Amino acid sequence: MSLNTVIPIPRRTLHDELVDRLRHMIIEGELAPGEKLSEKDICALFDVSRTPLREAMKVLAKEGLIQLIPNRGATVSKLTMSDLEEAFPIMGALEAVSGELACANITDQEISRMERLHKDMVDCFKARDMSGYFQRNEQIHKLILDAAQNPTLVEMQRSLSGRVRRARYMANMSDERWAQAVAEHEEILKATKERNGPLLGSLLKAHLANKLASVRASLAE
Amino acid sequence: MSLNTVIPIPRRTLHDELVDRLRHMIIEGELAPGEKLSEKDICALFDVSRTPLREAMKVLAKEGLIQLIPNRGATVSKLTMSDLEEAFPIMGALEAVSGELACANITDQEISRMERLHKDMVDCFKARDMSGYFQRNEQIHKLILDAAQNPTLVEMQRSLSGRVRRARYMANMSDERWAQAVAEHEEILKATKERNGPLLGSLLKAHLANKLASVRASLAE
DNA sequence: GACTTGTATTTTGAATACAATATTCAATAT
DNA sequence: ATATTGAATATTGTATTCAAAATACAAGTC
Repeated sequence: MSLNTVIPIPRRTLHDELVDRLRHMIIEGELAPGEKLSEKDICALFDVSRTPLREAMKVLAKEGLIQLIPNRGATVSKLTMSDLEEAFPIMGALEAVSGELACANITDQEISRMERLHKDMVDCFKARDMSGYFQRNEQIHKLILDAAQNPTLVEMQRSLSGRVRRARYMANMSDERWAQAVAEHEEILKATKERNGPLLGSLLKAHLANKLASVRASLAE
Repeated sequence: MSLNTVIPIPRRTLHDELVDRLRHMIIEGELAPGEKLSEKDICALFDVSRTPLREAMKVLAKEGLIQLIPNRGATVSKLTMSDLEEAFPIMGALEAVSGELACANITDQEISRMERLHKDMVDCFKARDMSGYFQRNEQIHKLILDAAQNPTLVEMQRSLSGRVRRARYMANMSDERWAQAVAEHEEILKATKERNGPLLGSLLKAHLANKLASVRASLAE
C-alpha cells in the first residue's frame, strides 16, 4: 500500500473549526471591533452547543482577538493606535529574525517563486490593483517566514499580524507610500537573493516601521 | 468613598485558576514531559468538572505546554534540543527589543531596585546558592521586561520562557558558565544605568545565546 | 423627572448526560 | 506463539441542564 501518499481523513473538532471561522470573521471585519459576542447568538449561527464555542473563545482570547471578562462575556478586541505601537516593535524584531533565518535556509526554488510573486506584485502596483497587490505582498512575507523553518516563529507572527491586519481598514495607503513600499520590496528581494541575512533582517524591520509610520500619519489627519 | 484604594474582590473563574495551577505544575516538572493528562484524573485532583478543565487545556495548548490530539487527549509537551534551538532566536530577538524599550522607559527607582537585586544575586553566586541566584536572576529579567512597558511583549516572553524554563532540569550549569553569566550581568546592569538601549539589547541577546550554548554543550556529553 | 431599590429575565459558569471515538483484551485463526 | 477480529470498556467530544451572576426593567421615593 502506498502509505506515503495517503492523505489522512480530515477530522476536526468543532472547537477547532470554530476557532478558524471566528478568527476569519474577526480579521475580515465581519465581526466589528468592540462588538459583543453573545454565546447564544453565535451558537445559533453555527448550530453548535456552547461547550465547543466556549473552548474556541478561550483560544481566540489568547490570540488577543477577543476579550473575555468573567461573567460578562466576550467582545471583539478594539484596535487602537497604541495597540499598533505595542505590536510593531515586536513584529519588527520577529521580522528581523525571520529574515536572518530565512537567508540561512531558503532554497533556490523558493527564491525563484519569490521572484515570480514579486513580479506579479509590481504588475498589480502598476495596474493599481490594490487587492491583488496585498495578496502577493502577504504571500511574499509568508514565503520568507516559512523559509525560516521555525514553526514557533510562524505561529507568533501569525498571531500578531492577525491582530494588526485589521488596521488596513484604519488607514488608506497614500500613493507615495505605495511606491515606496514597492521600492523597499525590490531591496528585500535583492537581499534574499544574496542570502544576506542581517541585511534582509534590517530591511524587513524598516519596511514594517515605515508601514507603521504611514498608518500613524494617515490617522493623524 | 476612597474609590482609588478599593481592591476589587478577586473573583476568578475555575478555568483561569486551572490554567495557572497546571502551568505551574508543568513548569516545575510535577507533570513530567510526555506524561498523559487524563481529564478524569485531573478533574478528580482539583475536584472540578471536565468543562472548565477542557477550557484550561485549550489555553495551555496554545502556550505550547501541552499537546492536544483530537480524540486522544492531552500530553505534556516534551522539550527537545530542537525545541530549544527553535525558541532561542525568538527569545533573543524579544530580549533585544525589551532591552531597547526598557532603556527608553526605565525609571531611576527601577534602576536602583535592579542594582539591589544584582548585588543580592552576586552574593548568592559567591555563596554558591543556586536557587537564590536563579530567583534574583529571574527577577532582574522580569524587571527589565516590565520596564519595557509592553504587555504583549511580556506575555510572549512569559509564554516562551515557560516552555523553556524546564530546560534547567536538562543541563547543569558549569562553574565557569556561572561566573561568565555573572560577568555578563555586570555589563547588563551597566548598560541599563547608562540607558544605552541598543547595547542593552545586544547584551541580553548575547546572554541568552551563551545560555543556549552552555545547555547544548552540557547535553552533548 | 431623576434616582433608588427590588424583581424578572437573560447570560454566563460549571456540572452532568449523552454520543462518538479510541483502547483493551479475550477469542479465534494463522 | 503471533496476529487478527470484535466485543467490552474507557476516554474524549458535544449537548443539555442547573446554578450563579449580570442586566433590564418596573415600582416606588425624593
